[in-house]
Amino acid sequence: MTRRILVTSALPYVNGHIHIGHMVEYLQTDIFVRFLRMQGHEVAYICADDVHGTATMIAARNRGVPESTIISEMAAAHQQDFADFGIRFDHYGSTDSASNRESVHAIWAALRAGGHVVSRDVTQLYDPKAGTFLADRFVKGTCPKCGALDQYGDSCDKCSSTFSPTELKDAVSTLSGAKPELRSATHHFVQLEHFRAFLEQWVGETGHLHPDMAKWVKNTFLREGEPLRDWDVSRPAPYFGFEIPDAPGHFFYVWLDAPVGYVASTRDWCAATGQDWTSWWQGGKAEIHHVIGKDIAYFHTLFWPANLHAVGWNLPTKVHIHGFLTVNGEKMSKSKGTFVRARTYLDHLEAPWLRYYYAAKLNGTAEDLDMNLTEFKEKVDSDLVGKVVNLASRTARFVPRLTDSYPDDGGLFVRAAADAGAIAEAYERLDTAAAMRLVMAAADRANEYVARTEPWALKKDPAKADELARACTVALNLFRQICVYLAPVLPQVAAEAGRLLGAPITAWSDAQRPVTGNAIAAYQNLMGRVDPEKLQAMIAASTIADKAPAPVVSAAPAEALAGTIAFDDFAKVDLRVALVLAAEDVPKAKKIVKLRVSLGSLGERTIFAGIKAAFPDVAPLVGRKIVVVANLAPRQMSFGLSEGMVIAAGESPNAFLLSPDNGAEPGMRLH
RNA sequence: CGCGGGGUAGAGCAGUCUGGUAGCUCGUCGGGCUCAUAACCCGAAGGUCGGAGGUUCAAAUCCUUCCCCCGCAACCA
Repeated sequence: MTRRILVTSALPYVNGHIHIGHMVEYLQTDIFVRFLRMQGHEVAYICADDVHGTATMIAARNRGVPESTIISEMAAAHQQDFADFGIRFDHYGSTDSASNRESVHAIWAALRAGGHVVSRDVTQLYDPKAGTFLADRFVKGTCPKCGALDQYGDSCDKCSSTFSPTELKDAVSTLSGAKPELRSATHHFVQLEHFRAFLEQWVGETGHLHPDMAKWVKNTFLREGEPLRDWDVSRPAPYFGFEIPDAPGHFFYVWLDAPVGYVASTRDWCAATGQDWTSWWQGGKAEIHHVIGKDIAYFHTLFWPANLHAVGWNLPTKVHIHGFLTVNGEKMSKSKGTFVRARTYLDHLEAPWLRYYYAAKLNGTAEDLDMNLTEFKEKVDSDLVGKVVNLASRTARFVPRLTDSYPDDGGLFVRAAADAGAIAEAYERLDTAAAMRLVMAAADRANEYVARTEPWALKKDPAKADELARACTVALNLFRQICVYLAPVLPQVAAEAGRLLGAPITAWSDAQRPVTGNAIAAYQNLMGRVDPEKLQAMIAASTIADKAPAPVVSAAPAEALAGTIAFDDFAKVDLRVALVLAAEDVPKAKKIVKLRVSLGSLGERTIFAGIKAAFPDVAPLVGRKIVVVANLAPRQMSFGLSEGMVIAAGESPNAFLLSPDNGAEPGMRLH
């Protein structure tokens, strides 16, 4: 029976690169999707970048670029990383899309209409310099319980006590360095308790969640006698996101619109392929499978089903929850070099190795998964190379073609064909570890067969040519059968196995029928072993030293030192921080650029600066904070009056503008 | 008793629901083979299944209790 199945991975956040921890999820999902496709089902694999929120807004502000720049850069990087690991999405969108806005509005309208929204004032820390409210992780200070320095938000990682961010001592905004103050603003809340009966039923129904996770949700959030807390879904401006239609100046919290991205990305895909998106999300028989990490389990088991229920769209058929990745038994660490980006991995190692290694470890539960680098090498070398690939490598060169009928193999092919159901069942519940165990057992039996029949001995006796052909036909068919089962994990190996025997692997059922009579193509090396030096190189490339490297001093001769001056002489020069408001080219001038700068409360100035050689394109200057001499006598130039001087190091064309650290404001004087 | 997960040979795991003489892979040791990417095959050593108690003819598996490890997530992407 053909099923229609929509599968999603969690939407990666735009503020960082993909690392090998992320890959646990995307590889797991890709394997699941490829397996379902081989079963003949109609499958859509949908994903997108999650782009809204304070972090994006701040990153854009710090770089002086619009959010869209950051979004498009990171979207390209993310998708390239995924593609190079062999992950094939049907559609990869963005949560900052028209379709997402529409979908969010529909859900919001339903929540409003159902009377599930309530508004009240919330007092929280506010950064007066950055002009924004501060989430916990943007506040740092001293733990009020144990005095540990540099603690984030609402908990201390030294004494593990929890507290309110307002209790933090000497709190500082990580955005601007400013001292946060308390401010209150109106927030909008979804009254989750209204959905309690529905959620209890949905969580209680078998199949939606792994029993362990269902138990956790029940005991953690749906405890009797404790109402579900209202969910704060709005943020006051400024905030990068969708403005709430009936509450101007307020924006949807990123976690309200992020999961809706699953729907929006489906809509965009359907629009591009001429499908009706409602056939996936409204009515009909499509299944919806979300693959997520345990950190975002509650978003997907409480808020998201509640929203879908409110708007009347299809609920998830199943939420598959995996654990976190540890490396060598510890959390990934930048200083230990175990915080490995996807790109860094690809620079040193082969993608199929990681696909197999994760598949061999993942068992469909939310247990953490440890990537032990020694074990990584052992598993890839002995399982993939020693057992599977070796099977073809040791038999494919003896004979030119397969026998016309499949020989007696003592029941080996039938035995492995009978495992198809058990292996499929394991894939279906994302217990790829169990699937790999069954496959490797088949590979062991096949290698024993080769050892028993000794094709290398048969080859020496011309009278035994038929026997040799039969032995190789059996071995190569057992190899191909194994490759069918491994195809979701290792599509390239399966493709190569198909080429070798002239019978492409496309369907799960290919494991049921031996191939006979075909010519055997020239054998090509299918996969190499893990080079420990490259493994080390990957770790080295990922290691960020605890201390900054020793500064290197240029040997180039510097400008001669000027004569000594008294402090009073220095004090005559008034240097100020200035924000570049506008920059334009002066066509008539060879060296001059026209700047309009703000000195804060001191007003605006026009300055003609001789930096054209360093900035042939003036656009990057806009939004930068620079340093100017503010009390220099104005100078009339042929292009206009210059009311100050920009400070730069070096001489044009090698002029380098000076920028203050974060937190400096226009108008501040340099002392 | 906060919640969830876990503790089975040197390492990683299966077996626990449905009780019946402890199994797989890697590693180690010995042997074989020499087709293959130092591969593959055979054999051996190595575990009182975290501790204690209980039920039973029989417990890794069921019950009680204790100990240890990992995570913890609703103003945080």
